Order: sequence, then C-alpha cells, then structure tokens
Amino acid sequence: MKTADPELMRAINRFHVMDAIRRFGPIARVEISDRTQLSPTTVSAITAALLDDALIVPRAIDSVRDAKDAAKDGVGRGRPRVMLELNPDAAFVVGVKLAPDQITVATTNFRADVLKTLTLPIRIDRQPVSVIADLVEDGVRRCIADADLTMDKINGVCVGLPGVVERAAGVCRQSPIFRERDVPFAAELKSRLGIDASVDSDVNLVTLAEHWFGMGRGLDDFIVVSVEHNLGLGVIHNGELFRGANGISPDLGDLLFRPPATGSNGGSGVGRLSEVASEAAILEEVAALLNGEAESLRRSVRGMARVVELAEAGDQRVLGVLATAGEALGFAIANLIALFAPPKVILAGAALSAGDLFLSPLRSTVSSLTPANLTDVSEIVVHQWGADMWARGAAAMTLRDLYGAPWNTTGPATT
Amino acid sequence: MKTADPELMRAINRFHVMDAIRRFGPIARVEISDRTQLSPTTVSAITAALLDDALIVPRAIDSVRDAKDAAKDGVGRGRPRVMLELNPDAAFVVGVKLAPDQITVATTNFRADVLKTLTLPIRIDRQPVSVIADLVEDGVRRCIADADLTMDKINGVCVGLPGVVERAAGVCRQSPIFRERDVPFAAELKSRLGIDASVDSDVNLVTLAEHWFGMGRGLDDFIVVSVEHNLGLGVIHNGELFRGANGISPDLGDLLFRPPATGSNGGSGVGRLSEVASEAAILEEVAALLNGEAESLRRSVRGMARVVELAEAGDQRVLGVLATAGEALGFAIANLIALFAPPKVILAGAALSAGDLFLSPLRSTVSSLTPANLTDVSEIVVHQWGADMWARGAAAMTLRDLYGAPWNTTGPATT
DNA sequence: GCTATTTTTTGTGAGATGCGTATTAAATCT
DNA sequence: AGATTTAATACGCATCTCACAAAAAATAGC
Repeated sequence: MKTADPELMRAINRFHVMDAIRRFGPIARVEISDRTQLSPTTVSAITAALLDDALIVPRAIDSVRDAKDAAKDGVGRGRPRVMLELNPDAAFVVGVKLAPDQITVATTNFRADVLKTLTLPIRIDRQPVSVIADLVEDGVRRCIADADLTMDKINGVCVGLPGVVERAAGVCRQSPIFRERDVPFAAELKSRLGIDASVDSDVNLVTLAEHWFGMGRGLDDFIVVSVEHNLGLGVIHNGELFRGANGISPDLGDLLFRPPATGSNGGSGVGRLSEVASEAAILEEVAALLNGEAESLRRSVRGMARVVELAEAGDQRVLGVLATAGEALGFAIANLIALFAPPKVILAGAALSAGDLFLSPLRSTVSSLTPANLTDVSEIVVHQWGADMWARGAAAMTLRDLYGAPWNTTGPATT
Repeated sequence: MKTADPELMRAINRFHVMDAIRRFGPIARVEISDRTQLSPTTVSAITAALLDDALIVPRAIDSVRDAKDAAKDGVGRGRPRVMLELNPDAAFVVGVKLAPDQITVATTNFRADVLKTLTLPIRIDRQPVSVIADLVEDGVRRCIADADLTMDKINGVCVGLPGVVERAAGVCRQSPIFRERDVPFAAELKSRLGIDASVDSDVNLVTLAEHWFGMGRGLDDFIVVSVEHNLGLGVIHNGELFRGANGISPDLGDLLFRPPATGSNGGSGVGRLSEVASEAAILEEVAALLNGEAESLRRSVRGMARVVELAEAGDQRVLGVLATAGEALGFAIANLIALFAPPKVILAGAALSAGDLFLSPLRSTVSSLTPANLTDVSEIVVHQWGADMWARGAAAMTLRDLYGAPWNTTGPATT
C-alpha cells in the first residue's frame, strides 16, 4: 500500500469526482457532492481544476432541469445547476482486440464513445510477432485516420488478446495468437506507434466493458466468463478488477475436470476445460464428425453458425457436443460460484451464439451443482456482444488510467 | 472506496508505522522512515502520538546496536537510535477456535504473544447455539482469568469456525458446528461477555496467522488450503485477506469434481470435494471399512492418528482412502493454481498428520496437473500447526482492527 | 579531558488539502 | 420589483506531510 500524502488525497478525491461524472452523465456539482460524500467546497475546487485542464465541460443548455425537478418536488426554483460532463475531446484512445481469426480496432474519445471501428477478418494465429504487429499497427493507424484524427492526438492504445497476459510488464506470457512465449507486445507497439501502449487479457477488457457499459454497471462484485476461441475468467471484486497474484490473469481454460465416464475419451483421465468447452474445442469436435467440410468449418469465421445450423437440423452428434460443452462449463461455473459467491455471473463470447443448445445444459448443470447455501446468491446472465465492444473495453482500460492518474498534473486549486 | 480527508491520510500512515513496528520488532524511527517511505518528521510525529497513547514503548537498553551496526559500516557513532516496539500491555484480546470436537482459546497481548491457552476437548457439533455459546463464554472467561486479567482489560474476542461466515455481519451462515443457519454468534457473545466480539471463517484465521507469524511472512500473495474437519480456502491478495464478494468466505469443500471412474461410487455422477478429501470424509470412509471400531474412530479426537496407524501397518484399503483424498485435493489445488497463480500454497490442518501417505499423492497430482506455464510459479509447502495457533490467528484478527482503526482517537501531532 | 564528528531526533515554517460558514449568483414565485 | 430558493464560491481554520535547520547524544581523535 502506498503512503498517504496530500497529493494522494487529492488524487483519490479527484478520481471519485471523475468517476461520478463518467458514470452519471451530465451531473451537477451538488449531486457529485451527494454521491461522493465530499463537501460542496471540495467538489467545487476539484471541478474547477478539471475544467481548467479541459477534462470536463459544462453542458450549455440546462434542458435536463425539468425532468430532474419533476422527480424531486416542484418545478425549478433557485439558481439552476450547471451540468458537467466529460469533455469528449479531452483525449482519444484506441482499443484493439485480437482473436485468432480477426483483429478489431476501435477509436474512442474521452467519454469512451466509439468514433470508428475497423475489423480485419484475417487469420493471425501462429503468425510471427512482427507480422501481427504489422497488422495491428496498420489497423490502428487506419482507424485513427478514419476518425479524422492524427497520431499525436492519441493518448494511448490497449491491446487485448486471449491467454495469459501480464499487463504491468506489458508482456504476453502465452497466447494462442503467438507462437512465442513472453512476447513484449506493449513495447513493440509503443516503439512502432510512438504512443503509450498496453496489453491485457481479452477477458479483462470485456469485464471492464461490462462494468462500465454493460450488465455489470453499478455492481461492485461480479464475474465474467468468456467463451471465445479460448475460455477466460474476469473478476470484479470491490469495484476493482481482480488481477490475481503477480498480475497474471487467470485462464479458465486451464481448469481441470474429469470427463464423464460416458464420454468419448474413456472416462478416466483428466482433461482441461479448454479441451471441451471452448469455441475451438467445439469446432474441432464437430469437424471431426464431419469429414467432408471439416476444413471449411475450421477455417471459416462463421464456423459456429454452421455448427448451430447442424444442431438445429437435428444432428444428434452435434447436439451432443454442444451439450457436453455446456455441461463442462456449467461444472466450472458452479465451482466458481462456490469460490467467489458472486451476485452475478455474466457469460460473454462467440460460442454463446449456439444459444439454448449450449446454455440449457449449462444452466441446468449449474443449478443442480451449485451448493445449497449459494443457490440464490448468483444470477447468471448472458450477454453476447460484438467484437467492437471488446475493443471498446480495451479503450476503456486506457481511459481508466487516464482518469485515475492524469498525465497533466492539475495545479493547485488557487489558480 | 472511501473519500480521502486528512483524517484518513493520517490513519493510513499511522497504520503503516504500526505495521512496520509490528513486523520488524524493536525498530528505530529512522528505519521506520526508510521502510515506509515516510519522512523522518512524519514518523516522529506519529510515533510521538503512539507513545502518548501508550500503544508503543521505547526499548530501554540499546543492546541491539552492535549487531545492527556491525552489519552496516562501523561501530556505533552518533546519537544512538531509540528502538520502539509495540507495548505488550496496550491491549489484550482473546481468540477462539471452534472445531467439531474441541474448543481452543488463546489470550494474547497487544503483540500477539500468547499468554495462556485453553483447550476444551468437548464434542460440540450440532449442539444448540446456547450450549455452544455457554461453553465458549466459559472458556473465554477462564482463559482470561488464567492470564491474570479481568474482562474489562480485554479489548475484543474473535471466534473462528468452519463453514461460511459473514464477518461484517457477525453471522455464521452455515457451519458443521451449528445445527441452525444464519447464527448471529458475534452479537450473542458480545451480549454475554460485554466486549467486542467477531466471528470469522477458521481458514481466515490460519491464513492471517501464516501471514503474520508463519510461512506467509513477507509475502503479499499466497493461498492457504486447510484440511481440517472441513476444507477451507484462504487467500492473501496484495497483502490483504481476500474475502470474496459479500464478505462470504469461499468454502473449498463445496468444490465439485467427478470421482474417477474406478472409484467406489461408479464413476459417473458428481461429488463434492468435502465428501472425499476432508478429515471428516477420511474418517468416515475408514470407519466404513472397519465395522468393529467404527464408532470409536468417529468419536475419538485422535481418529486421524488411528487411521495413520492402520495405513502404516499396511492396510491397503486405508492407504487407498488416503491416496484418493490426496489426489482429489491435489486436483483442486491444481485448479486453484490455475486460477490464482499464487507464489505459495500453504497446506494446513489436522488431516496433514497423515504425512506422506496423504501428501505424496497430492503432490504428484498437483505437479502432473498444473498447467505448463505455471509449473514454476507455485511452491507448495505444508505447515502443520496446533489449534492454539489458529486461536492466535483469531486474536491477531482482532489486533489487526485495533492497529488499523484505533479505538482511542490519537490527537493532533501537536499534543 | 575536551573538542570535532556523526547520527538520530525534533522544532519550525511552507505548501496543500478538506471542511464549515458566510457570501455571492441566478433563477422562480408572489 | 422584491422575496425566496437553490447552486456555487470565497474565506478562514484545522490538519497533514515534508524540507530544512537545530538540538541531542553518542563516539573518535588529539
């Protein structure tokens, strides 16, 4: 823990004010004071500094007034409140999401509004790092240009990718994207683009996105299970992203389970969850069933759609694969509920496009396996987002740092 | 997150100073300044306040000097440092550990030195709450008297028990100790003893004990797996006890696994870890094998010792039970390593008395199942402590609060 | 034995912060 | 137009940390 000095004190309070403004849209100082428990004086001083730095702006017309006051007591009386909001142009950031078969880029402003997105449907897994970096660099530059911005206006870029990523070090320890291990991708991008770059686990991006814009809004505790090419686990604990020891993100796919005795592989032995429940595993299994179109299934971006098609046509084997995957993941989620007892479990990712064929077995497994004393604790919701939302999460990850530790040291209140 | 004001600032820094004094024994102000990164002036001001409140005392003779300075440069020159340490008599607390077959009580001083312990080898599980509270109250009163103290000198008591405990609410949600659920045991004890009382999960106690006095000293991240009557999981993350969402402690026994196909119960189906790997489960399994002495095994406090005896005598069935338990727990620990990637895993609890009969299968399972990229991350150590250490951990839990939020508001630095 | 040196500890003042009270600002109500 | 109401700010106070300097308390050297 850091030692406390006046500077930290103000950094904390400024962050609270920024956070209130971010979360509650255009908001008056009085309301910030209410929500943050800071005195009006302090809020005034901090917002003055923020206005000075142009991080926030007053909203010109006070048209929200009537709606506000109607909900309170009478029509507007007294001095009207000046609504404050984040200055959209205070900064711009870029988020990138790497998946094995596509790169998604999003440019956002300071309010995390997406200005432009760019999708490159290119198979990049197992390419050399330099090739991937080339593609990312190109995508970022194009997406910035698309938004009518220039590189010197961009404050940072964050890349999310599956696997084990050590954000603090800027290193990707291991990923299906890279052949190599311990790839210092943040430094690589930083030197290429000339701006701050960071890497993070893709599941952390979507977890932050859920916390900021999605189904985790307002919640201080929830977990996100992502079912993409890989499996990932994101945890929000006490309103903060839980990063595990050493900053190493947990990788859900490494979880073990014993396949059921009736399974294809004999019943003894031990498998990893990623071998059964990930999108990759499902496609692989189904491909093995269909000799004919195996290759196209594996290659296609829309492989999962084809699987669903087959399943809905009544192919029992495909249905079985989906059910097995759902049960295995349900097993794991029941375990996570036993461990974390989160009020909410959010399922995210491409494999969810299988819908109830996948989710029904999952839900029933979870509900039958959840410990008795936790049955009512956790609500499981499904949230299927496009890859651009993940990229937006990546942008948010950078913004989060900007809000918390402003690059521009805000001077004393007495300007 | 709380808002920051000068008071919080000082509370934080005072806690840092207290923590440094606690951890590094008799320590000079200069060294506190070094370790905490606080300025000497600030340290001086804070220690002055602490001395004023008699929370710390100067150590009379500076006999440590030579040893210190020999390690530094020359023999002592300059003004000798005044060593400071916690005032042992600044407060007294009582820790209690409840197990199904015994109550352990420890009275400690402000430095967490154990003054007296008391063990009541009484079977209390499934007794009415009032009976258990009677026993605890009596034990606490006796242990306080044994230490030549009176109740008005005691600043708090903490009770640890297996199961799911919500510390903040002072409620035991569920435990093998209590028949009832949602037992407000903290309030019960508080009204009986007239002093601050709290409850916590027993595994949290031993986790804190490891952090303060044991194998987790100096570590900011590690996990503790306790194998007692029940299974428990304690997590230290960023130097703080991880309490899970809602303050509900994780209960490792609720973890699921599929029994191996060769197992006794058929191979399909799903079991809970507590059904195989806990001390209770082991005793139960062995008891089922031995019709003759089943009851004595179940009743005896030393049941585990008898199991080991049988195993060492070569009883293959007993060996098998232990091996199965070890493997199941190893499976779970491999999963925990995949999730948390902790630098250290500490195994604690009574079931470890089985030694290598239990640990060898566990270790080999863990090492064969740990994900490839984490093999070198986690070190597994075994630490078998007596119940009095758990009680000491309970005492420490109360002291931790006293250090962090002193009951006696330390006045301004300018006396 | 006395002075110089070294190291630790403590005043003193400056700078920064949050908060409470009083004051100003800007609207609506009568 | 004046009274009322609500929002935002100015001012003074108390607190905190910190840098600098001074004091305290020992050893080293002559």
